[in-house]
Order: sequence, then C-alpha cells, then structure tokens
Amino acid sequence: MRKQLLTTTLVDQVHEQIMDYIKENKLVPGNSLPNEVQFAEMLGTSRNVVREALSRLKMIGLIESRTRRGMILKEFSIFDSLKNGFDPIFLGENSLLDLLGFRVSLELGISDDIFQNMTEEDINELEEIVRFGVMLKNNEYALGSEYYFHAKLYEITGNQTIAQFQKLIRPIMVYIKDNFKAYFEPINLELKNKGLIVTHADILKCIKERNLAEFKNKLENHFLVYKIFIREKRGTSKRIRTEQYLSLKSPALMKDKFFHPNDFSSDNSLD
Amino acid sequence: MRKQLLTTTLVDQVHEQIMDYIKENKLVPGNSLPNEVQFAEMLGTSRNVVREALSRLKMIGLIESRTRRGMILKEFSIFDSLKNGFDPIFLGENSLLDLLGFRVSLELGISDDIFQNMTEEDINELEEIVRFGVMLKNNEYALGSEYYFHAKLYEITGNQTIAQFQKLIRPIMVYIKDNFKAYFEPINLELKNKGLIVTHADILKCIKERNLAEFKNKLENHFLVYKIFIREKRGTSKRIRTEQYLSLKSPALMKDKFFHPNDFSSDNSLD
DNA sequence: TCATCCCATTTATCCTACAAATTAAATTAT
DNA sequence: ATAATTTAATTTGTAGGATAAATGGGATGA
Repeated sequence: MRKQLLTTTLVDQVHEQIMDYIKENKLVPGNSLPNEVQFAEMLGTSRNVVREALSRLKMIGLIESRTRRGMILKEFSIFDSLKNGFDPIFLGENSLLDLLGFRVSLELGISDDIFQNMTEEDINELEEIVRFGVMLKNNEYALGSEYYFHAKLYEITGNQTIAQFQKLIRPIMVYIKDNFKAYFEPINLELKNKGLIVTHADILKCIKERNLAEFKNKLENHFLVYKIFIREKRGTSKRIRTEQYLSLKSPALMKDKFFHPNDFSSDNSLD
Repeated sequence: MRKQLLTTTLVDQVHEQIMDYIKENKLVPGNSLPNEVQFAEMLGTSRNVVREALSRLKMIGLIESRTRRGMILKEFSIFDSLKNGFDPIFLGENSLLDLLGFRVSLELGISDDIFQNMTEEDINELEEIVRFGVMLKNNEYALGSEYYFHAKLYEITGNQTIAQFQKLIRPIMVYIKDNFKAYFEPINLELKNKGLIVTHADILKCIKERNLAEFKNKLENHFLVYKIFIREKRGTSKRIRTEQYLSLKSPALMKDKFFHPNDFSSDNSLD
C-alpha cells in the first residue's frame, strides 16, 4: 500500500471510495457513516489518509461531523459547496469576464420564469426595493440596491439554485465593479448620452404592465454596459475551442460516437 | 492550541489562513508555496492539520503538489473545481430540478451572444453535427448528438466558463433522462400531437437564416419539455423565500442597508 | 423519579517515523 | 575535462500511535 506510481494519490482514491460507499449503501441525508477507524480498516489505509479525504467532503458540505456523534450525510447543494474557500482574487481575468457574462446570460434567460411565477406581492416588494434604491450616478446603483433587486427577481423564479449562484458570485460582481470602474464610467456616459440607460424603475414598469417583450428589451439594455465592457476587454483575443469538440473533427468518428450514446459515461476521451 | 469551542475547526482556520497567505503575498499561478512544515510552523499547528487544509485546496485545483518539487499555485476555475467528487446521486430532487431549470435558462440567455459571434465555419460544423445526429423517438436525441449540438452553441459564445458548466452538469442531464423517462414520454407525445416538437435541424435553420427572434422562439420550444416537466414535478410545492430577503422586511432596515453599500463585505446577516 | 457524576466513544489534534520521488551534488568513468 | 552514474538531500505521501475535547449514555445516589 505504499506505491504511488499513478498520478492519483491515495487520498484521491479514498475520496472516491468513500463516495462509492455512500452510493452503494444508498445512504440518504441524515444517515450516519462509519467512523474514521472503520473506514481506515475497510479501505486498508491509515486513519490520516481517511481524514484527509473526509476533510474534503466536509468542505463541500457532503458530510458533517461532530465529536462523539460521528459523521452524517448532508443534503448536497452544488453552489453552496463552493462558498467556502473561494475568492475572486484567485480568478484570472478571463474567468472574471466569463462569469460576468455567465451571470448576465442567466438573468436574461429567466425572464419567462419570472413572468410565469410572479405574484402581486412580489411586485409590491420590488416596488419597495426600487423605492429605497439609491441612485448614485448614471446607472451605477448602490451595490445593496442592485443586489436586492436582482435577488428578488431570482427568488421569483422559485429556483433556489439560481439564488445560491447569485450569492456565490456576488463577491465577483463587487470585485469587478471595484477593479474596472474606469472602464464602466465612459461606457455609462455614452449610454446616457444615447438615452439607453435603463433603471430598475424602468424594468419594474414593464413588470407592472405585464409586458414581457419590453421587459426582455429593457433588461438587455440594463446589462448593456456589461456586454460592452466584456467585448472591449476581451478585444481581439481569439475564441478558444473546447478540446472535446476538436477531438471529433472526423465525421466518421463522430458518427461512431453518436450511434453508441450509452457508452458516454465511461468515455474519458470526451471529458 | 487544543481548544475547539468554536464551530470552526482548526483545519477550517488553516484553510482560510493559507488562502490569506496567498492573497497577502500576491502569489500568481505558477508561484511556489512554502512547504508543509513551514506552513505548520508559520501557523503554529501540526503538519497534519496543514495537510488536511492543503488537501482541500488540491481538490478544488487551487494548488498542485509533487514530491520534492513542492507546491505551486494553479489558475483557478470555478466549475472545474467541482468536477472531482461530484455525482448527481448526492443531489436531492429539488436540486436536480433546479439545475435543469438553471441550464435551460442559461442557454435561452445566450442567444444574442451566439448570433453576435457565430461564423460561417460554426454554422458548417453545426450542420455536420445535425447531419450525424440520430433521431431516436420524438425529440429525444441520442445523448451524444444532444450534447455536441449544445456544446457547439456554448462554444460559439466564446465563454469557456459556460462550456465548463455544461461539462459539469452533463452527468446530471444524463441522470435526469435516465430516471425520469416515464415523465418525458407523455409530455413529448403531447407536444408532438400539437406539432410543437422542435428539432436541432429546426434550430439550425433559424441560425442559417440569421433569424434571431425565431431562433429564440424555437429554442424555447425545444426546451418546452423540460419546462413542463419541472412544473409538473414541483407540483404545488411552495416557493421558498431566500433568507436574506426575508431579513429585510422592514423598510427602515432596508434603507439603512442601502445607504451603506460598502459595508456589505463584512455583513454576515445577509449571507 | 430525578439530578448528578462517571465512563465510553468518536472526532480533533499532535507527534514521530519512514517511503517514494525527484532535484542537486558528488563521484567515477571515459 | 566532460559525460555518465551514484549518492545525498529535500519534500510530499503514508503509517501508526497518543492525548484532548466533546458528548451520549449509563451508573449512582438522594
């Protein structure tokens, strides 16, 4: 058990094996897990290695442990698992721009859900938020107002995962606004001169009028500053093709893949 | 150093402290980190605790280590960090539905970017993909074809993070299709009878005609089966309000928050 | 019956030792 | 003197044991 020829370390393997154990025994949130020494014996490793693997699972919130009570499986939430140990400072500029674009696209895509789900009460709360929103200059809302207005929109969709995502990338939004202020100001100025500034009040108006098309339009313009910023910042940098796509330039190969769609789960060449 | 009265464990703290070290010393990807014993001395803990914290950072891909070479900082990518140790089986039904809705919304939101960025070559590749796509029954494409068609759309946006996200949730899509087949079939049948089935070929047609509005329309219908599925599956279950929103029912409090937008970073009551 | 105290169990932390890998230095061979 | 080989040193990887802290449960006593 002291070989390490592979790229994967023992901890990596134990990490996998513990997850396999959970799967095989069909544990559900609330169930308790074997204790550390049991895992160590079961997997033929030292308790130390088991603890490192468990530490990872604790970080992502898959398990929880307390002295004497042992460990229990927790309900896993994909974006909550990232909230620990995450800071915009660790992201490269491309990732930052990507995430900004990601967020904008996502919000543009939930328009239908918003109109489908919203109630009178929702609209009242949005009005309340807009009323107290502080307009600083151009359309640079105070971060608080900005956050709560959009948080409310996310909430209306009823999709908690989207709400979690917003919470997760909030520091990123703050970071971007702090660090690229110089880029936003001239863009906003130009938009203002062209009369393209869309405020939260404008968006709310469309909601109250139940005008979905106009809502989408306004929302797009509301995010225009970000879209322009991203395009300017990226400049002429080439689009990068995803490897998985490059790998199937050959029609013959592609055809082969498509006719065996069930082989995908065990197909590493595409990951 | 043997107290543990707090909810946070020593490993949690060291985890934070190591990240702080990276921040304070302005390390960039490629830079090397102090070795394990140095961290242990620096932070006044045992090497074991340091290793557990480092193990977490290794899992999310923030650092990489090799024997004798020490550890180096890596370029962090938010969704890549999740790809290890993640399985749909650990997600509750609500999370699964949320993620399905998340994905659909995201894709609906990137339409503009697609039309902005696409080239003749992209269209040719899409044609190639559609040509080899295997239509099984109704609009249930072979998973391979489905995947590559949409992967190509993501690629056109030039947003790598979106592409990574698709890779990440691919097992979830497979899982959902496997486990809820019985739900999809009647929905698809009904859509078929109403002539609402939209194939990849239909979508491609809009792209070739540069008809953005129709593209959005078709894409929406292409995903209609998922939207209906989600609504049916959720049934009458109440929408859950995000805590952060509930906490500011009081206009006075809200006003207070908004006027101090810079205090947010240290404001736990809203996280 | 109930409150209190003690014990067993399990995680949390620390310590020491050795193995494996790999870089760097030293030594030997040509 | 240069090249090849061997040796040494460093750092992560793994093992095993020991103690501390927390806590659930049982024993004890009023």
